[in-house]
Amino acid sequence: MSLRHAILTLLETEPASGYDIVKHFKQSLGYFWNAKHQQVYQELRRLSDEGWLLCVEQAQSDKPDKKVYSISPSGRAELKRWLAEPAAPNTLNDALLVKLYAGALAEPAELRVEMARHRAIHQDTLDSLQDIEQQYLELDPAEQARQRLPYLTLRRGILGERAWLAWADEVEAELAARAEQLNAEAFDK
Amino acid sequence: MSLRHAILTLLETEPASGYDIVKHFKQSLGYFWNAKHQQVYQELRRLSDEGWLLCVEQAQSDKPDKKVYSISPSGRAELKRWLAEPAAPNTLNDALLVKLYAGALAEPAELRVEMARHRAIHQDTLDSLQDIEQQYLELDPAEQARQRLPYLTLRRGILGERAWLAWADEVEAELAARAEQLNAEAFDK
DNA sequence: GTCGGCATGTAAGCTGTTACATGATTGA
DNA sequence: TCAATCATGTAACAGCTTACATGCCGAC
Repeated sequence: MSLRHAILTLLETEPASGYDIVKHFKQSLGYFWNAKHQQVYQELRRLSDEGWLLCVEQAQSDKPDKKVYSISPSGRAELKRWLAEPAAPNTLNDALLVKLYAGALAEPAELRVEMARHRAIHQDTLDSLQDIEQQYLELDPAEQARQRLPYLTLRRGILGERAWLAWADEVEAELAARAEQLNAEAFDK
Repeated sequence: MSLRHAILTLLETEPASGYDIVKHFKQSLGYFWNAKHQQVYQELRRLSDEGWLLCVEQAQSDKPDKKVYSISPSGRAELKRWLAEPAAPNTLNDALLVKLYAGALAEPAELRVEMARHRAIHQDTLDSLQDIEQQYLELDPAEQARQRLPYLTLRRGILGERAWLAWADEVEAELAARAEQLNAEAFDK
């Protein structure tokens, strides 16, 4: 379980509310960690109970009050302990690949629609990651050096999405070829 | 939940025991679906209860008896129904990227060891996927055409692992540069 | 004789999702 | 007035992992 450590990592950079953390996961950090607000709020409670976080309630006049969490010394110690542990490599369960594998049973047109839908999502993700990269590249060299490690995680997202899109090209070429074959067969009759 | 549909997909190709299915997940199909034996056996039970699978107990003289499952007509219908549904794109939670992001807090050498460990695993995966690809490419064209869709899922694995390794090159270059800088600083004193 | 492969399960616990719940403010 | 953003939570359930459990066969 590393949601707690992902949260500690975020709070190590700067204090934040649960809402802020969820926003980070939804936006820039979504390519390496995802969590819904329900899970984040529960985890924040538990991390506080264990003394790894400090919590300050902050009243706001124009917006609802919020709880701003920051990492405590024992939280930072826990994060360091965890960093020294080896991480298990990621395993993936990819429903789209199952569908493609079983694709002979599906309507050919359905597969193409589904691929196009996923392509659009991946393209959007890539675009927004590249926007973030552009911002990074416009920083002065000292600041770039400071943010080099987070930047490398961004690179993972960019290279990963490009590879996905290159794969989609192969798949779509094959599905197009199949569609043409079906057309030709229909024409023969 | 698509473990059940991943199992239906496998059984659509040929009947298999729980043990066989787990072996498939561990070997060739591991790059798109993973499940432990405990989960698979439970799911097989449930799929049988719903009438989507047929089960034949098969006695063996030299090995323990086994239960061979095959997909039923209603199972195939369910698989088709599911194939027509849109799939949610995969979200990933990658502990290694969290560690890299928080890497400023870690011992630099630890990060390099961890990256090397993961690189070795990804290289092994790539090697074995490429072996499977080689076998596919040696099939006669008609058989290749029949297995084209499963082959495309294999391509996903190959392109994905290559992208991972290309990313690892970037990361390791940066970590090596950091190590040298630390060395130089130590030398200055 | 012990280690790995074959073969199947139960039970407890943790992680993550879905559904339900509330309520203020701001912009179209 | 309707939707979106800010802000936080509870409860039930589904999915997955870990621990425990058994037993035969063949090879070294």
